[in-house]
Amino acid sequence: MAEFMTGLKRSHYCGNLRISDVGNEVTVCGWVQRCRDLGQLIFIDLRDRTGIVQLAFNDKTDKEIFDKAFACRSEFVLAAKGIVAERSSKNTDIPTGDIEIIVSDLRVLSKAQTPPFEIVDDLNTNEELRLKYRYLDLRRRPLLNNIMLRSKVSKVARDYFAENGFIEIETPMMIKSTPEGARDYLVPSRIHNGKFYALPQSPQIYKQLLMVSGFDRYIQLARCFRDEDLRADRQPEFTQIDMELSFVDVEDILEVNEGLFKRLFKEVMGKDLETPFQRMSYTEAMNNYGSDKPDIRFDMKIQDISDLVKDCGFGVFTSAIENGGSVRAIVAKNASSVYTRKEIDKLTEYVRGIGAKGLAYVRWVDEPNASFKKFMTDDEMTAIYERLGAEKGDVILIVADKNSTVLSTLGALRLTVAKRLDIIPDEFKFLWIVDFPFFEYDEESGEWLAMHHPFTMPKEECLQYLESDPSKVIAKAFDLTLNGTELSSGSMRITDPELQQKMFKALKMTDEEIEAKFGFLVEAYKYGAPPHGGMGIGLDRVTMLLCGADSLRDVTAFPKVQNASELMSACPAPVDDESLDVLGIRIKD
RNA sequence: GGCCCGGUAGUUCAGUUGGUUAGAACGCCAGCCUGUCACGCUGGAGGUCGACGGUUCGAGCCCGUUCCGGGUCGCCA
Repeated sequence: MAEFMTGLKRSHYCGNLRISDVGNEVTVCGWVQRCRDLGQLIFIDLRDRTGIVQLAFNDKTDKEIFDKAFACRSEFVLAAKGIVAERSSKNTDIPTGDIEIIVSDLRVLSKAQTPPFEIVDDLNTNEELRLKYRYLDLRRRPLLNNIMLRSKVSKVARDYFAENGFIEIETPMMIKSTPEGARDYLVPSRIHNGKFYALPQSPQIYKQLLMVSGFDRYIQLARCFRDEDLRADRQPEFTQIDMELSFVDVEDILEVNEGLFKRLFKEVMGKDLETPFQRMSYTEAMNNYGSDKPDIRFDMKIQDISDLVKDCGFGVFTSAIENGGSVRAIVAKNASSVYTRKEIDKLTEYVRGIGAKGLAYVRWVDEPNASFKKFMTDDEMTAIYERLGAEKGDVILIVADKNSTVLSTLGALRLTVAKRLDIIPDEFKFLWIVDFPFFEYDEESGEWLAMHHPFTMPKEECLQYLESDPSKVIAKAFDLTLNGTELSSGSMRITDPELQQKMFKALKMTDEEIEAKFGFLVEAYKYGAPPHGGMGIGLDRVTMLLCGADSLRDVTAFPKVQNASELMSACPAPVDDESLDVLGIRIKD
């Protein structure tokens, strides 16, 4: 039978006791990390979220307490009262290593079964098992630290925005489904049989309406939901630091957020962050790095060599160019020893897997050795080496195809190669990506689609091309990236009902569609809407990068796994027929 | 939906060409031990080799299917 805390009250956290506490009577509570039984002497390491303190028991002083300590096992929950004493032999490995508690009252508040894995910091256990017993895994220091750091990020964000005149407002979790972009999670309605709410993918429309209401500066730590497949950096539910500002333009939003990150780094990491952050246009990012979220901690830019090879004898190159594509390359400096013929073959296989037809290369050990040498003249090869700045020891990787394939392939290769060569410095490089194109050409349908949501404001000077040449329209949209991860996405919004109508038309939406999906927003903008814009920062991703974690699972208390289920509670789960009946839902076999 | 990787005591792993009773370390249990701190010493328990089917005299190992987990492409306005 478990004991109670009656008469005891925690006076200190375990990890906070120091030599200055010696002689004081304290009460600590926590979990048994480890017992060391020396016969007539027992030591118990007691752990709480702050750390570990040693409890000492001697069978000469109090037999009853000693026997209780003898029966303790890992993960038992204890409360212990006693005098803090200096240790005769100190442990320099832990902050409380100078002292121990000579226990005069011990309560076993809860016994514990042997856990399925040891609660130790440097655990090397199958993640599946850890996720099934997530509450135990969260006892471990690395995970605990991540979750506490996350809490700090939230707090700093709230403080910062409050001090800068932002108002925190909650928007609904049950909203109307507007199935564009990501798939919605649907919530059936009992009262309205056959009708559904959706969980928000973001508070987008509501925060814009709050601007119409005049709240002027809005902030919310908003839960968002997307029913799409997971990745290490993508969970189906996630949290955004969501904001919207009135009477501003792009620059103002960037500035406010640079201030936030400066503050975050100072308070959470103790680091000074330089602002303003570097800015790069979308086109520049794509052309140089083959990505709209380039990792700029290392160089290895993509370079165009189409003009040098357009008349060469290698059909793969010339036909790519003739078909409107290009031939581009990256140079991996001093990589010829790592990238043997065999390793390059693996890269070739890799690029085939992501859409390229193949990979041409030059491996320069003593002499440059090009896979396509026999099609080229010496002059042509020399020109390529000069253009690329390639030298002995380097490996050149070349892709020829239509532009989008060339760039995305080399962009992916650039990252793979840099990781393999271990040339990415351990630092934080923020980068704003600006001047996104408004439309994206969809090759399948042959239509221009909105790259962003349809409320994104085009640059004023581009409005004239809206109908004549969509490719020329630049959006007032921007992303914030950090070390190759997209942290945030934002834009200025359209507030002019006439322009909004034109945008809907440009996106081929019918009046009925517009009315059904966004009628209330269009209506609202007729009653006086201030110019406004905003963005949402992925709180989970920010925390992940600050923690140096590889997966969002490591910064989320109860994450979902790849198939979007949660292993601990085994959800999602079927519901009984009665529940379905009430909702008027029948499951298809 | 496609591709790649993984699944053997509680945990992490080993397991030779398919061949006797599937091993080790840690953990767990018991005993001994007065200054440990990854305490030490002695002994012990613990296995549906993810599941199902096939090949074989014989399968942890070979083949097929399937389940679970990870990565990735598609997808993520």
